[in-house]
Amino acid sequence: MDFNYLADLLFPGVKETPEELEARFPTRELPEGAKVTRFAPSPTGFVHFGGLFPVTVGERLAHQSGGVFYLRIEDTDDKREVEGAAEALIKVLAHYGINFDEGAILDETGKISDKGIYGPYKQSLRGPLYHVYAKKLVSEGKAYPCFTTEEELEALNALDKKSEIKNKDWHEDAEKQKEEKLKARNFTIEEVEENLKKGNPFVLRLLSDGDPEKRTPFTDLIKGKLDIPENDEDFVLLKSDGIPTYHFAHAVDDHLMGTTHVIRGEEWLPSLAKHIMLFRYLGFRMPKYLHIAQLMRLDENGAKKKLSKRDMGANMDDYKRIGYAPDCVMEYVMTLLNSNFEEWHAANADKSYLDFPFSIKKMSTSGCLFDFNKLNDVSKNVICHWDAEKVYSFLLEWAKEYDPDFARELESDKDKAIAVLSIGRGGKKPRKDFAVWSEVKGYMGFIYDRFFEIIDDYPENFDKKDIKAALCAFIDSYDASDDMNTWFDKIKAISANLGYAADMKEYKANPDAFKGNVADVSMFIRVAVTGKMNAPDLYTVMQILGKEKVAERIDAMVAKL
RNA sequence: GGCCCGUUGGUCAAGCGGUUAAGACACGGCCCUUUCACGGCUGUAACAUGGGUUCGAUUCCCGUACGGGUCACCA
Repeated sequence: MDFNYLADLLFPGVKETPEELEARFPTRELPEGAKVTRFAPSPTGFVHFGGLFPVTVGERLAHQSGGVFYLRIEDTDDKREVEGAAEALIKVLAHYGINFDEGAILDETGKISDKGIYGPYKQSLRGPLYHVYAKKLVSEGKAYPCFTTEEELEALNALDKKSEIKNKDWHEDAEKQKEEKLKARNFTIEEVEENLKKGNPFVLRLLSDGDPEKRTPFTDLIKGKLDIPENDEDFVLLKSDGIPTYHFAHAVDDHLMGTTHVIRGEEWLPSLAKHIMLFRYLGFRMPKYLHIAQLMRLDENGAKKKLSKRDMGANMDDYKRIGYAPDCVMEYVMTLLNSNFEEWHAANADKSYLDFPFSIKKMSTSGCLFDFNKLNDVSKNVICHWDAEKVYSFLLEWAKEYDPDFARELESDKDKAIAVLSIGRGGKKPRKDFAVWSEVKGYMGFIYDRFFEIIDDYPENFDKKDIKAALCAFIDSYDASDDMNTWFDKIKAISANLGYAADMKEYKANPDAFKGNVADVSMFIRVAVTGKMNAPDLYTVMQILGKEKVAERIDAMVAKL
């Protein structure tokens, strides 16, 4: 068969040669060892937590090596495309500090445009490029048109591909389909011309010369040495609308764009054989591959499942709403990505995770479970090293969006907010009171009258008369200019007068001799002033509130008892 | 069902032929402490399983089980 003739028949409009294309996409001039990575999402929805893994790896690998990190939009399936998803994705990633050197970016008007010379960076705009290589493959007898329609193939298939049916019918149906597809290999030029004349659509399939009995050794940078069975499927290169499938676009784009390291989820491992074959047919050098294990979650029955978009913790908006600072999320991602990150960070508490020497070797081969406990712990550890000013600004930004009432109070008296947020901050052993911004109101909201509530349900074992007496005595003697020791000595004196132990050791030695102890008396006061059993340092809180406010609250409590 | 990947405490994980099998989170106890938070000490808890190879296997090989993935004109 005259394949050149066939190629012209199929792609009459393609005049450019692969060589000319190669010249338009020159080899990148980068320093030795520089990695070129990309994030290549399909704009089908929001970014989810699992997606942050490959992104972060790609970003770190590129930027740590002085390479290039670019964004390519894989919008080759308009059926699944979601309006505005690509724009939203770029914004979300930017929120987490992930920025691209090249590729699809947002311009001033919020629209997507290209940056860089290897574009277009939207696959839907690269049609002619793919066709050049498609034509080449046809002319070499490595690809052929298939006029069997989707419907015809589906008719052979009794199974719903998307369901989870597992039985032997699977096998039989798959065999039938395969046979039908193989029939398409046998065609004549005349048949093609006739089909074309009728305007029948076709897909372009790869003519596989593979034998699954044979194996190709392959090294994945994460999984290690693999033995891949050769691909024997005549898979689709171009869909009937002329748009490439993922596989074909992957080979062409990553070659032309000079990707050195392909980072993707391990769900791609089974199609690796296809890609190996495609790169060989095309004469492209293969990039290195990193297949990252899937992030998992626990289902109702305690079984591990892939973390999917529906799950809590999947949608990145959840993190923003709950009030996780971007850096906290990124640090958690790093702890999951590189097992030695935590250790490094403990030794370099003041440094950014961007200073951490990220290593492919330290990446796990198996999928891990998402753990909120750990995230919270990481988050607390990050925030506790921030100064109050920084905490305030992040908190305020969050509150403006999700808790406007709280935001108003925070803004009304910034100094007061900073003063409270400063309690126990700084030094070697800072307080770790909150992991997320949505917790903060519960922690310090009581300093604002608006969120302060009188709670008078003291534990039953205390006499209300004692509580009242303690409160009255305290406010009578309270002097805001007292230092902390004087202040506490006064409480001790009040305790002793009421028959409560002023000294804890004394109390512990003989608890029956007292009605209670100074801790209990402190609690009486704390509850009256803060409305909480637990609060940050009471002395400091009173300093911030001022004598007038303290007296007002204590009086209110006394009146209520 | 075929093919692919994986399996060390509840979770994340060190380990790369000989270890009392680290550490972190979570959980329990104790200490410190006017509460909380922090901090210190401490405890419970693990190499899926059966065969090999070896003087010796958590580590290497094979099988089994379990989990996950994939088998589209979706990525």
